Amino acid sequence: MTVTLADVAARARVSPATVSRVLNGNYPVAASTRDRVLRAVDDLDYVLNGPASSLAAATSDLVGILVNDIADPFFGIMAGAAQSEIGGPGDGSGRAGGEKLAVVCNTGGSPERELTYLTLLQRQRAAAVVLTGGALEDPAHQAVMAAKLAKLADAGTRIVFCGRPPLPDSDAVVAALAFDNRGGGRRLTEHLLELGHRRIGYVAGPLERTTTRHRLEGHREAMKAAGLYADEESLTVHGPYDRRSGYDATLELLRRAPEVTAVVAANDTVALGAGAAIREHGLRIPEDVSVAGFDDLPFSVDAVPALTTVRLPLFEAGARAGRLAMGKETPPPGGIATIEAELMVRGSTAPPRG
Amino acid sequence: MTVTLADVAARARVSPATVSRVLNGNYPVAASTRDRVLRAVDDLDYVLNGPASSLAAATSDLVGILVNDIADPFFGIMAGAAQSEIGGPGDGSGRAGGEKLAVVCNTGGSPERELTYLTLLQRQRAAAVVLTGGALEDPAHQAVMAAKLAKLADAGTRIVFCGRPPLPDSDAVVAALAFDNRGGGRRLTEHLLELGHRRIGYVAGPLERTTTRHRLEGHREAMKAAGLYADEESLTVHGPYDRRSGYDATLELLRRAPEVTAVVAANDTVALGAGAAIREHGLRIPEDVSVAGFDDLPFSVDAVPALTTVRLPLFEAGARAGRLAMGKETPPPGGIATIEAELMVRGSTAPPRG
DNA sequence: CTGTTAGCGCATTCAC
DNA sequence: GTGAATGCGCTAACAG
Repeated sequence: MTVTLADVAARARVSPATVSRVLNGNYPVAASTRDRVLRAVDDLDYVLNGPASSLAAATSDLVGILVNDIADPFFGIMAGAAQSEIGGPGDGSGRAGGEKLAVVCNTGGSPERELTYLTLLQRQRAAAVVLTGGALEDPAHQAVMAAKLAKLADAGTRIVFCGRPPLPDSDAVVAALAFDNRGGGRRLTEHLLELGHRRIGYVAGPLERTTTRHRLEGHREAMKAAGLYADEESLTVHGPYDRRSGYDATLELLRRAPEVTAVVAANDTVALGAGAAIREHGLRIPEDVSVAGFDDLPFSVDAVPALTTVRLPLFEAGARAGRLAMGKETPPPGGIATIEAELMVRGSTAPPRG
Repeated sequence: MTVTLADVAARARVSPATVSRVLNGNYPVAASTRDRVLRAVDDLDYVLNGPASSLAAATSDLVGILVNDIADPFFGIMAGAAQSEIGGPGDGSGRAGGEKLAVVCNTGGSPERELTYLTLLQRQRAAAVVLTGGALEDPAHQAVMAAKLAKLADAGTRIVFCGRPPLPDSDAVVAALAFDNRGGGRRLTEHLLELGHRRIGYVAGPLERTTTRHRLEGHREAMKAAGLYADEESLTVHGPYDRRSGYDATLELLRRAPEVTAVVAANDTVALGAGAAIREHGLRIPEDVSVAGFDDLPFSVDAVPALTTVRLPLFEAGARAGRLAMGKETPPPGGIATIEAELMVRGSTAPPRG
């Protein structure tokens, strides 16, 4: 049947405890003994029983990374970076030593699934959890989340936010890395204003997300500073963070306000759909309408024309979140760090016609 | 401290065994007793101890989904679809009943990490494992993989391949869903030949991957059938499946064979880079050079001009793999199914100049 | 440095 | 339909 630690001990002529010690490597063991044990492990093709180990030690090597949409490179890049810091390099043998099992969980943006995953991870006694992406604004859900996270933290799970605003009054979270969505949104719109645009359409993300609100607030700050805040509502259309939504919303926007000379999209993916809608409408980019995105995903530089956008250091942020989750890096002061967003001016924006 | 099943039992004035039975729901329990237990669970905020449960039952609710590159939507779409079938809808309470914990693991295309993840999953006594994406051609690695998968299967883990060719002589795998990369590649090149192209460059993926080889073989089949197999080698450049590689390889290709009138890319992401290189070279698409991709990722239809490519039903395949992993769907005859690839002709391909 | 002893929290036989 | 007892495989004190 399945070979256990006792079998290995018998074959190596040592006690089970000794085998456990060499396997976990956190205790002095004589080199010769260790070799004997490792040989026995190889001979018997022994694989540690994770559940038994977790039960006895009251900890597990599971680390969860929650993302809103795994098909979106925005999350994929962060998750991959985090995972690479957590998983460790491996020893190339496939034997798997003290590695953590870094796994990503796709919530699909659903608050229920987010909670379910947290419960599942709590059940597994996860060592750490990284939550990526903006949060939902709903106070009820936020309260439930805060309670759940507090319980996880109580049980010893390290919580890290990545690209997510900090929870108010909570010490459950080891560190929160928040993107400067507001500042990025402001600088982007300032750029368009400098080019001479005055009627700027905004294809926003879902209403109830912090990311959506912060980017939009940055945009409106810039508009307001330029004395242009009359038609905020009619020039804003909300929708999901996907290509299709960008397309539909832009069509709606062009119908509603044909005079716009620029369209700012909630993110690069939405901008892609926006661009398609604009072209199908018979307008040229950027001659007739400028287009801008957010995130600077890899494909954005290859768009035609190349997309003006706001660069978020997704990989770096994800990696840092991974290190924080592992305790390999000391948290920022107050547990909160703001990650800068950099304006990338490219071919899709230009002065308005006329 | 942490509340256990015994605490719940005490509060509900029943035995631990009864609590276990209502929680697992696979045993008759009186309705009134069940209510009492569930109330106690809620009152105490009890969360099952996963490791203990897994140890006692010798099974776990963990399901692993292995992907080569989590930042690539190709994998993200499949993984998300699989996860949605496995994770179940949740009951909206965040309480997490009989749900599986579907998690995706990013191998980064590294065979070592692939093995490490399999070992980690084996250690956790995973209920199922879904392996996505092409395999490595290296016979040594294939042998190790086969052995590892056999061991997993022995331990009761269900193995499913998604977008990966079946393992020869192995009954460890419940089902293998393989994409028709060869057929898709052939039809794509046939399309270019019909347009009148004769000198076709090929920006291929990494040499050692089955996906790369199959797509390339399809291309060469078509070329051969047209009597055009003279310069196969000089017209083929290999590189990773990413944007940068497509850019670099295409520049190399244009240097090596300036007379090409069409470039076929290993996939859509590579095609994006190829297109950038072609334009920077001062050539127009498709007037001077036609470009084609593979996969039909969401952004491909929004490329300018829209990308001719081969559509792979990634979502459907991922979902099916998820169902197979859960035993919700009966495996195809022989455990092997080929998934068709559909040619999508769009604006990036046209007859050659002159 | 190594062996012995006790549980970790739950699922599962059996009885009743 | 319910309770009592046993052991899953391992780690963590203790000794020595």
